[in-house]
Amino acid sequence: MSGRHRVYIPLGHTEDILQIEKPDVLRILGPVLADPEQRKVGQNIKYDMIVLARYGMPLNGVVFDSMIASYLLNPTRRGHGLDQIALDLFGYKMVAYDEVTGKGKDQIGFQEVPAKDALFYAAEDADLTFMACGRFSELLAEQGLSDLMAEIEVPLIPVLADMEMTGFRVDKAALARLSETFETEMNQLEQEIYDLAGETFNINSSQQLGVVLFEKLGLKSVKKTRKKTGYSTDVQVLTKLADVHPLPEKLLRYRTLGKLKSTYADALGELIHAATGRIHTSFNQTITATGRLSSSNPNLQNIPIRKPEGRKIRETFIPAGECTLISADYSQIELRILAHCADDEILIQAFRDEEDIHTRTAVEVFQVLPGFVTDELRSQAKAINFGIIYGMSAFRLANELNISRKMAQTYIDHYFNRYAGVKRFIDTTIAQTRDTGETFTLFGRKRRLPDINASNANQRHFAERAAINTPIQGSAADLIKLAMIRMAQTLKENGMRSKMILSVHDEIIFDVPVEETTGLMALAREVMEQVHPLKVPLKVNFGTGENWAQAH
DNA sequence: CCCAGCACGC
DNA sequence: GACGTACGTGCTGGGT
Repeated sequence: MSGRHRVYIPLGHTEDILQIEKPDVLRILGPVLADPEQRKVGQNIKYDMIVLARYGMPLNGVVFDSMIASYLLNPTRRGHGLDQIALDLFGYKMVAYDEVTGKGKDQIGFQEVPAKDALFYAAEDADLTFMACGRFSELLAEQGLSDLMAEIEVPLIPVLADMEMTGFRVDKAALARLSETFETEMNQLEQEIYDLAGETFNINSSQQLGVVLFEKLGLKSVKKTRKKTGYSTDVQVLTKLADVHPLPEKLLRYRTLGKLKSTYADALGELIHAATGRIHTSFNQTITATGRLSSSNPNLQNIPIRKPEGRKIRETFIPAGECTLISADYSQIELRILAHCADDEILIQAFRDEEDIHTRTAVEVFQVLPGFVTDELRSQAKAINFGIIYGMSAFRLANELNISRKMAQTYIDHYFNRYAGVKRFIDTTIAQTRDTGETFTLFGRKRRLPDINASNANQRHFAERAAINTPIQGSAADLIKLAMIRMAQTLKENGMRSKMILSVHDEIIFDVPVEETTGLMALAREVMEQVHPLKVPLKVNFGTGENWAQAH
């Protein structure tokens, strides 16, 4: 195919027209789509891969995706739809899907659309996708993003498609039992809450709750909500109020259970595929500002783990028959990346010596010998390490640790005295971002931060934090994406039946036939730890179990 | 249908 | 004197 001839092959139209039959699609198009030598480009081509796979048609030879290109060029913009892209690149206004099918009650399926309208819509779609890919390819090259695209983002597409199609087995009956347990306790709490409040109201309405707590019961309002609506009733506020009244504690418990029931127990149960007993999330490759993946419908990256009741949800995620779950998570990947990027002597040595990094920070910041680092000191040091990654201020740290602002500033001063490389990294990164308006990851992923020179201090400070956090979080994302690509390849080469089923930012979950357990862990350790050697070693921790809570 | 408030994860 | 931790998804309530 050359020039601007785009072809629409009608298939499955209800209209009585000459069209191709499904077996012919498989016979004629199947080999072309499967041939890795015949290069394909697309817009959100992971979607096409999954649709084609449903009909037994593998899609190989994918070399470019305009949606991902648009994202790499501008990771913070809201959407990367073809209509937006066409308008941006060519000033071309595409026909909207619902202009072809109608909308609302009168909407028809695409099969019912008259063939000539379908032709225009589909051919326009192919045409603009092809044009966009051509133009984006040039723009990526100009911006130094071609390698990131070719080496990471494009090879990741089929890996994610496979993970989505494989899915994660979930015990539906166990989820239903959990939902009932939560509901029973919520009903009990509901009565106790009404009794304590002296009236019935909608407990889920923070607005009504605010009136009860702060007007009727006369508790002291600690914090306002950000917009107009009034009293904050969030977990910090309720925890404070729990000292002076029995109601807030009941409300906190009610909130916890309500969250678990509605967001997890009930919603996940609805999304279990009846035929397979598995949940199939969508991995979004073009959403986050930093290069991380996101997960939706359902989001499997925020399944509870911290509290015991929440872990019960995680326990319903189980392996396929005759399999075990293996979790492989990078230990302290962001701090290791910080050590590498900052070229910080102490941080690098600590990781090379396999020290406990938070204990080491406690030693440096609080100036005590390692044997004198209490749990409390270690936990404070951990908060400081997190704060560094997020660009936290002395004020925020003081709040976090419940100490004075002055003391917090002292800790921060000590930190930067000892970790001089980190200090230098933060200063030079912000300075460079001021000059170029951009901040970069290890693999050249970039984020534009024009607000770094804003006159509004809030905007400017936000950009400064992003200038620091994005290289760290984004480089971690680069590394785990590359590890996922290599793992998929490794599993294939070794003829393994183990499946990679999920990634949660610094962690990869595998569904593994029991006899492959040892082999899988050895391969994953090698691939993940050696994915891209840094000045510090990368370390992976493994967990195995008959549910996701155990494996973690 | 959208926003606000809230809460779950890393 | 105010404001002050990165990145997400999704629930319910409440107003349009």
